[in-house]
Order: sequence, then structure tokens, then C-alpha cells
Amino acid sequence: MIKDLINSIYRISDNSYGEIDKLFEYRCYEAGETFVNKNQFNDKEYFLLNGICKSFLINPGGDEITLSFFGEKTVLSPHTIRTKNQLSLICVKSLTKAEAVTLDANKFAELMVSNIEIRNFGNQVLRNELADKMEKEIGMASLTAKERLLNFRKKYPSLENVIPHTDIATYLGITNVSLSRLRKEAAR
Amino acid sequence: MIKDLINSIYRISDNSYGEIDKLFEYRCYEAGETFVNKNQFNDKEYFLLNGICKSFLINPGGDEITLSFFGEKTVLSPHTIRTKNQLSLICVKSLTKAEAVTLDANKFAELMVSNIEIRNFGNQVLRNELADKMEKEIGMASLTAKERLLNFRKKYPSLENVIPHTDIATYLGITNVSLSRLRKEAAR
DNA sequence: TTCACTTTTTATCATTTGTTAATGGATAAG
DNA sequence: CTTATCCATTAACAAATGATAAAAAGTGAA
Repeated sequence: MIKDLINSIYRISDNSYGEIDKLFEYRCYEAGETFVNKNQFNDKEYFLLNGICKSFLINPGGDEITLSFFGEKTVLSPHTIRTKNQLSLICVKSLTKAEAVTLDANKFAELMVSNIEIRNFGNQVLRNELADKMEKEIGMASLTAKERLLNFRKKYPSLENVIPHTDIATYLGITNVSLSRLRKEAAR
Repeated sequence: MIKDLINSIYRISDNSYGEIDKLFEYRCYEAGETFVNKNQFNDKEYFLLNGICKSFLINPGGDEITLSFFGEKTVLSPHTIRTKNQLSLICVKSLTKAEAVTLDANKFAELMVSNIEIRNFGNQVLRNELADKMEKEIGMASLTAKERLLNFRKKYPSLENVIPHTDIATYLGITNVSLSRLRKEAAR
């Protein structure tokens, strides 16, 4: 199933998969566990098998601001862009019970150098990450909160009934009270 | 001066610089020239020597939404994350007369594979790009428009008096009328 | 079940931002 | 110098969103 996850992003041969396969370590997280902490050492890549996670930052007021959600069978933001000097730039927590495999990020980076399929896979993950951020960026700059909510529903169907609304609200750039209001309007 | 630009991001040896140096082609853009177009073929990296550029997307209403600004001696968003299948995902235009050097992106990617200094430089550009987007993301999600304007001024001092306010407004996620209002308040 | 706790909704009012349109200022062409 | 054009500002009103607090609904443990 990890192979399916990878192939759904960029198709690689069984040989190439074998090279990554050796690096996997299985992990299990409880709901609400923050397993990547800002400013702490981190040298892993994460492939999420099931469950839901969010990446977030703490704003000056002390609130968690959701950056992205990660559903089952997705890759968390790549190590290169998530860390500086091996220290994490963001936090990641599980919002449900979740299972994942981790890989040593340095060894994976070496594979990206030596194996073109793995490099293409890694670069595709990077591009997806950026495309995601650009999509969100233009939404924040040109759509109303209601439109952003509707986009959120398209992009993450079913998530709305599974995770705390506060996490969704900060993702949308509004308060949870406003979200409740928009939900009511959208229901009509 | 191109060497200074590179070294200001990640210090590389003269040998490594020599490898990049061969790839440069000089370009000059008039103010208002869109030299990267969405959905069009693109295989270049861009190092901006002087002038100011913006990356942008067109929203459903037909407006240009500014994604980022690029000042003198900076690197435009790397080709990997800016294109898919060699087709550009965004537009880039010069807001002033500008000079740049371009490089063949595929040849640069090869250098990133064979030369660790160039790879580190390229990855640093990637990280900076993402850090930038995350900073903006959290600002859009947790700051008021006025605070975002003040942040913009810190980040791009002097830009406010050089480029059209509409470009700044869409960057901040507000209308140009609102920007004018905030400018007046902030002046007090 | 009941109780304690958290989350979501609702209501009220204040503030921010958008929309539209008119005004003024700058700039460039004739 | 005039005219035309573009851009920024201002004004008035509408709409969206925030802040606060109270009520309702859900959740989990004893």
C-alpha cells in the first residue's frame, strides 16, 4: 500500500521502490499527538498511511494556525522545505489516530541524487506542495470566506465532520464563530 | 555581481561558480513586460540583477493576483516548482525596467545532481521560497490587513513608492481602495 | 445515568473591508 | 498649454467578519 501511495504521485519501478522500502520505519500516533515540533531536531520524511494530520504554526497570540491538512495515503511536506539546519520550521500533529512510515531524510535525499525515478517522485512531491500553497494563496487573496469554505469542502470532503472546527477555521483564515455562521448560510 | 547574488544565498567555491557561469544568458526587460506566461513552455531559471518583478496568477474575475515580489539581486522561484511538464504554472512580469540572466533549467538541474555546492545552493533557494510562502500564509491567516501592510513595508522597504498600489493590494489580499485607507491610518 | 468538560451554535454589537462613484493629481502626447 | 489617461484618494453606504458572552449540543468518565 505504500507503493500505491508513491505511485499515485509518480510512478516508479519495483527496483526503485526496493531502494526506498529498506528505509521505512513504522509509526503509530494517538489523536492529538504533536510529533513534529517547531525548532526541534528532525531528520525524517513522513508517509501517512491512514488518519488525518495538520501542519501548523503558533501565531503571536498563541493560537495554532493550520497550514495544511494531510489525509490518508499522502506525503507530509518534504524535509527540505520543512526544516532549516535540521531544525523544524513548523509543527505537525495528528488529529485522529494515525499510522505512518518514516524515512531518514538524508538517506532519501541521497536516493534522489542517485536514482532518477526517486528524484522525479521527490520533485513531484515538492511541486504538489507548492501548487497547494499557491492555490491557497490565491484563494486567500481573491475569494470570500464562504467561497473558501466551499473550496475546502471540495478539496477535503468529509473532513468537516471529523476534525475540530477550530482547525478548519484557522485554515480558512477566519474565527470559529464565523465558520459556524458560514456553515449555517451554506446549508440553505 | 552574479557571484555575489549566489553567495548571498549559499556560499559556493569559484570552481562551482565557473560551472554555472557558462550557462548565463543576459536579458533585459521593459517595465510591464510579462516574460513568463501561465501554460506556456518555459525551461529557464532567472537571476534578477536589478529592477523589480512580480509573480502572479489571474483569478476567476480576471484580476492579476500578486504572489510574490522580486527585488534586485534575487532568484526567481525555481523552475521545478514553477512548472509542470515544462509548462509554467504562473506568470511573471517586470514592474520596472529590469536586467536578468537566465539559465537552462535542465542543465542547472544536472549541475545540482553532480555538484554538491550547487545542489545546496539550489535547495537553499527552494527553502527560502517555501519559508516565504509560509510566512505569508500565517500572516494572511492571523493578521489584520493593517498588520500585513506593516509587515510588507518591513520586508520590502521602498517598494511602496515605486510600484502600482494595485499590485501591493492584491499581494496583501485587499482592494486598492482599502490599501489607500490603511495608508492614511498608518500615517498617523 | 449523571456530571464535568469541550465544542458548536446563536445573538448582539463593533469593526473592518468591499463596492461604487466622484475627485484630484500626475504624466505623457499632441 | 490643453487633453486624455491612469492611478491614488476620498466619501458614503453595504456587506462581511470579529469580539464577547450566553446557550445548546456533544463527549467521555465515573
